[in-house]
Amino acid sequence: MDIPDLSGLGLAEKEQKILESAIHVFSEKGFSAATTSEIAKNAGVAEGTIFRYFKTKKDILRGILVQTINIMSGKVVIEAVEKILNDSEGKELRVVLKEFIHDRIKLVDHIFPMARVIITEALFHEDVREAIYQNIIARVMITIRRFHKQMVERGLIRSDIEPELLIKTILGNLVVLIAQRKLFGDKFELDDIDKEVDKIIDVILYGIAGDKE
Amino acid sequence: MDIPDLSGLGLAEKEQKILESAIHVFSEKGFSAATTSEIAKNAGVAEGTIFRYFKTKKDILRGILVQTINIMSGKVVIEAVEKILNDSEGKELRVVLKEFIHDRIKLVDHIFPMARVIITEALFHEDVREAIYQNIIARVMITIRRFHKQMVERGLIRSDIEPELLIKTILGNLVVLIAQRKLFGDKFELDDIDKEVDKIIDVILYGIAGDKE
Amino acid sequence: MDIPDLSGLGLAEKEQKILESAIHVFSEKGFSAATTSEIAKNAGVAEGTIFRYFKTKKDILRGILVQTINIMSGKVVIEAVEKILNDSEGKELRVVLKEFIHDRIKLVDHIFPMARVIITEALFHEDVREAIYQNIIARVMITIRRFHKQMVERGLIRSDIEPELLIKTILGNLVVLIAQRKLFGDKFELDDIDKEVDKIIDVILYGIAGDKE
Amino acid sequence: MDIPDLSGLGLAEKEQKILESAIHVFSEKGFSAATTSEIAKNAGVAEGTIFRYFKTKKDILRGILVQTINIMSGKVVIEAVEKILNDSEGKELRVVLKEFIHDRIKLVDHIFPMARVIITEALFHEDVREAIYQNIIARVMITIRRFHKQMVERGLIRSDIEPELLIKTILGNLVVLIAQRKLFGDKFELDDIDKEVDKIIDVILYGIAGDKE
DNA sequence: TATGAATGAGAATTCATTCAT
DNA sequence: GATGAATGAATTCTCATTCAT
Repeated sequence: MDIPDLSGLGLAEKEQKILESAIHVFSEKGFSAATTSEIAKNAGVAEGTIFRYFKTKKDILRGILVQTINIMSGKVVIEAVEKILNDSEGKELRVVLKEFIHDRIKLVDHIFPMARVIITEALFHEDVREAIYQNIIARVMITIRRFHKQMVERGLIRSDIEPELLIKTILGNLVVLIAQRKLFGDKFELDDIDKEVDKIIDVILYGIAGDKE
Repeated sequence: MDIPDLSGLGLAEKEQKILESAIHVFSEKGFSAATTSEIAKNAGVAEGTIFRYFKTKKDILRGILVQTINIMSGKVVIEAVEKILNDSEGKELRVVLKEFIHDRIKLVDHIFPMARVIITEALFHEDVREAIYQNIIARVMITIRRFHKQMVERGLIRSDIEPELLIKTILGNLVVLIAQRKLFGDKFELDDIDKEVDKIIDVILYGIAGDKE
Repeated sequence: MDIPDLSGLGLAEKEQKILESAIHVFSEKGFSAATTSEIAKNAGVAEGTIFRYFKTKKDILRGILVQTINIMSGKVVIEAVEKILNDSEGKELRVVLKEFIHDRIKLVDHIFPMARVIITEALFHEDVREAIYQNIIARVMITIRRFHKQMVERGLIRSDIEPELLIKTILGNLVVLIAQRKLFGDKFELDDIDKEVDKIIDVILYGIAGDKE
Repeated sequence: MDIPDLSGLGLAEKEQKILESAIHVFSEKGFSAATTSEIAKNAGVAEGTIFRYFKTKKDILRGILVQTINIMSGKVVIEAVEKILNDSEGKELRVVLKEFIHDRIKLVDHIFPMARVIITEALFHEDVREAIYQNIIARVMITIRRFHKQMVERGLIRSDIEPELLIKTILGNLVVLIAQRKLFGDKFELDDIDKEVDKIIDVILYGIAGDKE
């Protein structure tokens, strides 16, 4: 489970190593159960060094949140969503969705250690949820709305589907797919991921109703 | 955020109070950040009393998992799912789904404190995931398959939708709906929950595709 | 390792059971490491019952000491020593010693659990040593002195050997023999105990010196 | 009651202080009754510091055993025994024994605090006995056998006395002498120790038998 | 009298944080 | 800047003792 690359963010070398190590350790054990000693060992620095860069253990977590939000909302999230949106001009919705979902799966594979930490903290702390909302959700929504508008205008999405409903449906299916892969990967012999995604897109597009419904 | 009622499970009075308190405290802070001292204070017992009923702090968590799985997989989950399945005989799929989703929302509202603890632990511990899978997922799947078969036979569900895909779609949409209500409830002025559910069911049934797709 | 019989000492039935259990548990783990809970369980009484008979845990120990001293100094020690002394009238010293040592070995086998507790406490507490001295050593010395006098008069013991030296030599050899059997029994293939005792008596009587010394 | 010097064993300064303090406190109260808090106070370190050097309280005890066995079996025991053996070439047995016993008394005076801890643990734990046997008894026996052989060849020891019997007799008399001095020192106005030793050696060499036996 | 649930003082242990080197 | 030994407050856990039934 690889750790996202934090280089090129203007961090001191040791600071970066500490953050990477912290993501790893927090992700293995959760914030409270992780120890600064283990983070230090893992980062190859002395325990005291951690406290040169981060006043408290909690600050390390805050550092991770900041980095994660930078990465997710910055380069990765917005850019990627925009790219797919902009590339979507002439394409079928099915194709756009497929690219989007595969791209998101790759992203989550990449940031899963971070994500696990964030999810846990978000479950317990309002301020983390607030940060996620302000920095990620709200900004992504802007892009999504433009995408939604374009698709509706091209008649590819039903006009009575609101942008919120659109993202919720896609997100919902995505979440379950990822949870299944990441948490219960050994329980289900998944078809190859490609087929799996195709099936989900089919349901997103046309629903489950039979002809008698 | 109310604590599920543990009475009638054959627990000693203090044991029940401790478990309820533990659910509350774990749910507020997570397992590691919670202290036995706080659990005791909250339960109105001496700290030592906790350890008469639970050998270690970890055992309290295990106790909660056991109770939760009892409650969820026992009475609540299986029974409820079966009830809806059995009641579904002549009904439209839309109506069955609506009852099902409302019922699940009510359930989650009820057990959210517990659920939050379980989710966190499941994210970090394989054995918790295993317990969830064996006691809940695997058992619910049996019921779902029967439901799926019935619906397909009546032509209410497309015959090319597998049971796994069915549950994943419903679950995915449900998860996002609940997360939105529970975690970002202040961000979205939700239409009343009834309309919200209707919209989701509409998407589940017919998808998002416009007539040009 | 059997527990000495405390019946016929005018103790209440439960009190006796508690003492017997305490000897067993103290002997297995030492006083501090033993718990009243285990003593109670082992005695087949409730934990609270212990404190009806003994104000504190320490009092149980004191009870054991008292019983032990009663048993050892009372019936067992004095009587036995006197018996051997009185029976010694016409006998060879070798025979008297043999009876005495065998009898002591049997006694220690019998009271080893108690003895282990006493030794430990004696190592650490002056008052226990004092009790041992007053109740056992000092009283036994009286008998020994009579025995010594008789033996010296009969010319069976060198006249320049003082009673203290006599008892110390016998006791020293006895202690090592018993320690070897009880603590390192698996290390030495002992000849049968009878031969072992004969050899020791031989050394006690005639020493180790060769003819050149 | 002085604590053996642990310097020059390559221990960190605090580690040494903790061990010395632990020997002192264990020796005063026994292992279970001693508290890490008292050990820390006595060593002049914070309680937490103890656990930087020893994972658990039990490890401190193990540390003491290791040091004791190092000291006893290493420099002190083996060397001393060998020295006396090698110096015994032309000497009378009486003189060799006298040197040996005086040397052992000095040793025990030195390590009595440690010895008390070890004896207590040995009474209750097979593994401690095993360590004592392997590291001390078994090794000393090798030297003793050579000594025995030499003495028998020179006709200073009866040829029918086996080495085991030799060491047991000497040890037995030594143990009682030391116990008397250390535990009941106030009870007996000892002749000066020198005379006391002479008497014991006399008995070891020639026994107690009078001319009529 | 006997019980055993409940207590709470105190024990071992952990770990974030400090600071002299 | 970097280190890591030292700290001590906080935490989990134990257990002798009490007391209502």
